[in-house]
Parts: sequence; structure tokens; C-alpha cells
Amino acid sequence: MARPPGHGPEYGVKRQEIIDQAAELFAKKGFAATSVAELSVVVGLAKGALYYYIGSKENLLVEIQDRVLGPLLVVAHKIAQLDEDAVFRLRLLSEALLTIILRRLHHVWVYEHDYRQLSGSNRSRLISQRREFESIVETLLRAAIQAGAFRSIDTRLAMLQFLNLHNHTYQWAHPDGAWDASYLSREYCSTFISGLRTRNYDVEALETRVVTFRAQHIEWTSEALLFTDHRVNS
Amino acid sequence: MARPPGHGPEYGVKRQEIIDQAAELFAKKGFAATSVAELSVVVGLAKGALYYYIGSKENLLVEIQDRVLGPLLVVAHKIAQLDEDAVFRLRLLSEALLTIILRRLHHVWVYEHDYRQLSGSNRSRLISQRREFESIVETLLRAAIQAGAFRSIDTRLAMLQFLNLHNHTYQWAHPDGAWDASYLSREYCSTFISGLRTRNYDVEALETRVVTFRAQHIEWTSEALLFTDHRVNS
Amino acid sequence: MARPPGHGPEYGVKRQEIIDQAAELFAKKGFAATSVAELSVVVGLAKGALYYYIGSKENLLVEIQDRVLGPLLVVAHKIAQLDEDAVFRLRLLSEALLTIILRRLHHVWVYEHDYRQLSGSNRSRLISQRREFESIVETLLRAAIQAGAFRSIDTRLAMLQFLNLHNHTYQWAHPDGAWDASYLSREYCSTFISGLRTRNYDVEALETRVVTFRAQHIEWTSEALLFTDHRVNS
Amino acid sequence: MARPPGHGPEYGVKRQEIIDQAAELFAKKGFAATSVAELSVVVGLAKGALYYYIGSKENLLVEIQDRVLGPLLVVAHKIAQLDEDAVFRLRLLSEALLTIILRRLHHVWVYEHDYRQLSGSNRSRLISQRREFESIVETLLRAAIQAGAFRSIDTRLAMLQFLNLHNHTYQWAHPDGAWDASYLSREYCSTFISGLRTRNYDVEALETRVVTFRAQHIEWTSEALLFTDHRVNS
DNA sequence: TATGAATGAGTCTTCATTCAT
DNA sequence: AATGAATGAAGACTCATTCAT
Repeated sequence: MARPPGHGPEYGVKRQEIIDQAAELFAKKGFAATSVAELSVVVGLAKGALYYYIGSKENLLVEIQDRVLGPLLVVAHKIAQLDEDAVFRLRLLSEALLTIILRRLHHVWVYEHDYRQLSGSNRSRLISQRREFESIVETLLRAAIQAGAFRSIDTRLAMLQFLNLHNHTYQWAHPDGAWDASYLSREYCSTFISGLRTRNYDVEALETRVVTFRAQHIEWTSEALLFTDHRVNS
Repeated sequence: MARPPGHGPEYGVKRQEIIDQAAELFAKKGFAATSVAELSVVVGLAKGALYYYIGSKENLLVEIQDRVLGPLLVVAHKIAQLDEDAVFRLRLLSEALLTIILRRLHHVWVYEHDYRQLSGSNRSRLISQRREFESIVETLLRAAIQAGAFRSIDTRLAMLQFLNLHNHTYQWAHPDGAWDASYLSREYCSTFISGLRTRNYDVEALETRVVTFRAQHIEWTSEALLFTDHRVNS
Repeated sequence: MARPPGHGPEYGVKRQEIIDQAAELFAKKGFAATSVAELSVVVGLAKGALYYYIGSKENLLVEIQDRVLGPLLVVAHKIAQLDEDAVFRLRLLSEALLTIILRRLHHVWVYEHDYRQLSGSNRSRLISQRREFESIVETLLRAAIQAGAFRSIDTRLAMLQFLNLHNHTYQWAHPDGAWDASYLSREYCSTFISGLRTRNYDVEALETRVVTFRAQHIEWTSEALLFTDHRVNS
Repeated sequence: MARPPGHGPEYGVKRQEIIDQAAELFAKKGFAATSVAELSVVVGLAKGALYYYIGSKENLLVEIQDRVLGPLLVVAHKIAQLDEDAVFRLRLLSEALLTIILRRLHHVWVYEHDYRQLSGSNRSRLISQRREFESIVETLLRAAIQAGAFRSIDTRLAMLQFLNLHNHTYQWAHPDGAWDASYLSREYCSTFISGLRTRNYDVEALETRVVTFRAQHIEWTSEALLFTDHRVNS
């Protein structure tokens, strides 16, 4: 992915814009069904100039995936390392995940649909990053069981249910619909956690703790976590 | 859906085979990224002969969708009209849905990924059939609430959770994995129904009733419901 | 163009029907733009059976041309050999030509448009037949000049004007329009002959002679001349 | 008629060259029977580059028609509005028409043969332009009758005779044959006008007036009228 | 930085024709 | 006498990519 060695300061900015416009197009028509020519029209640049920024069409796909998985893994690790109980961390993770899905709806759509079009190393890197996220979730679930909060269940299947419930949201969500990430997370977790918890675990208290936590750690807003720092080094 | 006016008895059979092989290819590579030439190699027919059976590439997509939605809607309506309580019917519907997903994994993959590539009337017909299924689910949820079995929740969001949980399964399921539709349905419903039920509703009893019901109505196995009759006239 | 050696008595009839239907199709859409499949639908025969009758697509074109040039040359020779003055024979020839154009409008359309699509010997035979007709016209014109009926003009150009005037009629004529061949011939010749005649030639008398001639020789109606005998040996 | 939004100054030139080469090919083989691949060989450009200029095959047909009808209608309107008697204007129109036919022989061939292959709006626009020309001719004929120069005839049929006589010329004319537009027009009009005139109208004087008119209005040469201005903005 | 022009492989689809039955 | 099935070449057109300027 080596970029032409020297380029001005605006290069990175314009590049991001192009990637985001590509994400929108790909989300609407599909990666394979969208032509570079269409993209060049939307971007307002001749095809030649476009290639100066994008390198190749597949490269665009890689960048789009990165804009989903990059922030997601960063925040997932941060949350996983918090000194809080597992169910609470799961609740935070849920909200972070939904935040990305809603805020980067187009990117997520592409991420879910077209990762199979990647080839070779791009593909394997992607798959291992997906596994990384899955294992974070599964670890939290295992911790919740060990802590006696969840029934003793198949953690892999529980993790898959968690992902099903959250990831499929991109199919019907609207970025500025009535339901925001915080609301959806509350509802999803209400279902999911109530469904798996033992009698010991107090679901009612969970949401109160989330509110409190957020008040005390403003920098821990999903929004902040996901998009502040990360936008720089992408 | 036969196209050319006259053709021999084997025409329909071969046609189905081609559609199923197309589903597998499309699932693996994506509809737009799969060429008719590739399909013709897999099928073992020259391109010309292939078109004799398929009419057009888009038409293949339509047929694949139909092989998912056709049986699904048939069985969904049958279940919805059963004289049983809503939660029980929801449990049966869950299993029917998962049965289709597992048994027609490739078709479902294509169904979930590439319906946007349909154009015009094909697309609108598909969308209205999807809505039809959604409304069956939502109606059952509403009935469950009215019967006092479920908490008073936003039925649309609950329906979407139900779909998320089930539909996304195609992403990771293997047709002959360890988990069959019956097991997955039990687990999903255990989560989903426990998550939404009131204290009145007895989840424990549900699975027992499913076993009993199945024993008394062999013709009500998901498998039977979905594929026996329908395979003939498709 | 050898036909399968033995075939029943209906063969020729059906063959003619197919050729005529082909002429209509080709006239409407153009020879190259009409597919054998379309023809087979119109004819109501599977493509295989069609080929039993037609041999090849190009062969159809040959037959269509023949159904124009065949009768035309037969009648042109008959008329040319009449023991009448040249202008009168020209008038009869005009009507015969227009009769074919109106009665075989589709065939003529194809004849005028698609003869260039013929290859090799088919093409050269056609061209020589066209020349044959042209030379008949030119001979009559030369005779008219020698008889003092026409001014001394370039006979080749006069012949071309005659053909222009008549042949182009296929472009706008309707087979059952208000103007029949007899009327059109009268009008065309009124223009053409008045334009070329010397003061000696009495145009007024010409039409009267045509009426008389026709009354005395019923078998000399253009219709009769062109289509009675010829239909048999085609 | 430039298609892609931005292109260099040579674009239009090359485009015209391609259109003219296409006209020649289409005239020889027929529009439907000529492949874009053949054209690309003649033009010396890969198919992809060819499409950069032509947009589509049908579009070529449109442009070819325009190169006939465009100049023709321009000059026809100019002539029709001259302050001269109707027969004289008809004579000028005849020469203008023949000039186009001889100078754009290939385009005219295509124009006469393949307009039916146009679809939708292209087709209806073409047909209405053809009607426009026809109505100019018919109007002149009507004026000639009212002025007492022509006998009282069916003007529609007379117009069709005029068109037959002129238009069919493309079938046998050679661009650098012995007969130029001026000569052909004189001959055609000698036939046509002599054929339709009353005793009042002095045909002999007509050609003298044409010579005088041309001397006084050099810019009124058919050549000049048709191709000087128009070639620029086409 | 940006562009217009060019390419050649590849897209879906249609075609005239053949042939076993 | 007729058919359904098959073919392979060719059809129009699009694509991702390159490169001189």
C-alpha cells in the first residue's frame, strides 16, 4: 500500500473523504457492482486522479474494513481491560459496537458484505481481526459465568448469539433513526443478559451503573472512545 | 416459472440443479463478482445451453430468493394459524426459520447479501415478501404481550431482535455442524424468550411442550413442513 | 440448396408460407436484425423443424429476392416483346412493376434493403438479374427516342429516373392504400412521359389505349401476368 | 452532442472522423450486420477507446442521420423562405438535396436504410424531421399550383414523386461520377417540372434564371449553403 | 496534482446452426 | 416431420488500470 513518497498535507484528508464516499457507494450498490468510474463522478475527480489517491479498488475495500475494525478493536481492548465486572463490560462493549454500526453504517455494510472479495493477505488479516474481536467477547462471557452471573452455557454459542443480535443491526438501522446506540444497547442487553443470567445477577442495577459510570468518566463515552483518537492515525 | 413454452420432463430438474449450483457459487463469491462463464464451467454446459435454462443472470437471483422465501412463507403462515399460544408458535417459527437457514445455507447467504441487486418488480416483490414475514413475527409478539406472556415492549424492536438473532446465523453456520436447527432454536429461544417474558410465563415447560407436540404431529416436523410438499411444485 | 431428397406434397406449400412470413419479419426489422428464433415463433415451428424447410437464413433471403425478380423478369420480357409502340410498353411495364411492389411489399422491401447481405454466387446472380431488368427499360427508352416519341436524352439517366420514380415507392406505399398500381402508374407515367416526350407524342391518347388494351386482353392484367403462372414453379 | 463532460480539443474532430468511417462501413454492410469490433479495426482504436467517443452503436446511427438531416433542413428552410417563385425554389431545393446525397453518399445510404433500427425518442425525432422536410416540399408544390405554374394535382402524390426521383439516387450514384448535383438536378427537374407544369409556365427560362441567380449570389451555391457554416457546429 | 485518452480482458447475452431422438 | 437440447462464436458494452502530459 505504499503511497507516492511525497505528498502534501491535504493528501490524507482527501483520501479519507474518498474512502468514505466509496463506502457509501459500495454499501448502496455492492462492491463488485460499483465501478471506479461511478466513484470518480461522485468524488468529482477524473479517474486518473482518483488512482493517485486510492491505489486500487481492492485497496479501498481494505481501508473501509480498517475504519470499522480499527476503532472497534482499540475500544474493545480498552473495555476488556477495565476493572469492572464482566457483565458490565459486556454492556459497554455492546454500546461501543452499536455506536460504530450506527456511525459508520455504510462502512459496516461493506464490512459485512464484501470481505470475501478480499484476496490473499488482506483477507487473512481481516479474518484474524474478526477472530480477535470474537475472542474478546467470548472471554467476557466466560468470566461472567465464572463470576456466577450467567448460567453455565456454551460460551461459543453465546458469543455467536451476541454477535448475531448486534451485527445484523446494520441491515435495518438508519443512522439518524429514533433509536440511538445507547438505547439499542440497553434493549439488546436487557434481552440478552436477562436471558442468560442466573438469579443472582441483578439486571435492574446494571443500567443505573452505566449512567453513573458515564457521568464519572466522560472520556468513556462510546463516541469519544471510538472516534476521537483514532481518526488521527487512520 | 418455466420460460420456453415447450420442453421435456428433465428440463425442470436440470434447471433446479443449475439454480442450486448458482446459489453455491454466488454465496462463495458474491452475485456480482461471479460470472456466468464461471457458472457454466461448474454446471458443465456451454454458455448458450446455460441460458436455455436460466433466462438471465438476474433471473437466477430471483429463483434463489424464491427457494428461501417460498417455503418460509408457506410454513410461517401454517404456524401462525395454529391454535396454540403465541410464544409456542414463536418457538415453532424459530425452528422453521433455522431449518431453512441450515438446509439452504447457500441460498440464504445470497438472499441476505444480494437482494439489492434485483431491479424493478423483482425487487419490490421481494421486499414485500420480506415485510410479510416480518409482520407475521410482529403479530405473534403482540399476541404474546396481550396474553401477558411477554413484558410490554416495543414490538417492532423485539421483532428486529428476533430476526437479528436468527438471520445472522447464516454468517457462521455449517450445514452439518454439531448444532442442528432444533438445538439452535432451543438455545436462541431460551435467550430471547427468557429475556422478554414476564414472571407469569413458564419457560421451563415450553421445551417439553415442543417435544410432545412433535411426537403427536409428525407431519409438523420443520423438515417435513418446509421441504416435503414444496419441493415438488418449485 | 439441395433439399432432403424425398418430401411430401405439403412441403413446398409450407415452405412458401415460411418464406413469406420471413419476408414480413425481415421487412419490419431488417434481415440482420431478425433472428431465426423470432421467425420460428411467428411460424409456430421449433427451430429444428424450421431448418428442415429453410436450409439456412441466407437461403431465405435468396428465395425472397426470387419472388420479386422471378415474376418481374418474366412479365418484363413478355411486355418488351409485345408488338406495340415503346411508350405504350413502358406504360405497361410501369404498371407491372408497381403491381409487384404493392402486392409483394414486404418482399420488395427486403429486396431493396438487404441484397448486399448476400454472398458470392447468390449476390452476383442477383446483380445480373437486376441489370437484366434495367436493360429492358433502357431498350424501351431507346426505342421511344428512335420512334421520335421522346426527346433525345441520355437513356441511361432516363432509365435511372424511371427506376427511381418507381422503385422508391416501397418506402411509403401501403398495400391497401387508396392508390393502386394502375392509378400510380398513370400518375407516374403522366409525369415521366410528359417530361420526356416530344411535341409529336400524344400523351392524352395513351391512357385510353391502356383501357382498350386491357379490355381486349384480360389475361394481360398485371395481376394475372405476374402471379398466376409463376406461383407454381417457385 | 458531446457526451463525457470534459475532453480536449481534438475530441470533437476524432469523433467526427469515427462517425464518418462508421457511415462508410454501415453503408457497405448494413448497420445491424456491422460489428463494433469491425469498426474499431477500421478506426484503429481498441473497442474501449472507441466507446469513449461513440457512447453506443445506436448513437452512431443518430449522428449519421443528423449529418444528413441537419444540413438538409437548414438549407431547405433557407430556400423555402426565398423571395422567388415556387418552381424556382423547388429547383434550388432539388439541387441542394442532390448535393447532400452525392457529398454524403454513405451517410445517406445509412439514413435511407437503417432508420428503423432506431428506438424510442431517437426514432420519433427522426421521423418528425423527415416529415418536416416533406412538408416543405409539399408547400412549395401547393404554391406552384396556386401560382398557376403547375397543373392541379394531388400535392401529396406529387411530393412523393419528387422524393422518389431524388432520394433513390443514392442507390446508384457515385460521389465522383460524371454527373454532379447541378446536372442531375437540371435533368430531374426537366422531367418533373415539364411533367407537371401548365402551358403557362416557361421551363426553358428556368435554367437561365438558375445560372443568373448563382452568379449574383455566390454564397447561394448548394455546396456553400450545405457545408460551410454547418460543418463547424456539427 | 490532475487529466484525457487508451487498452485489453472480461461482462452478459444472442445467434445460426446441428443433431439425436 | 418435428423437437428439445446443445454449442461455440460472436454480439454490444464495461471495467480496472495505466500513462504521457
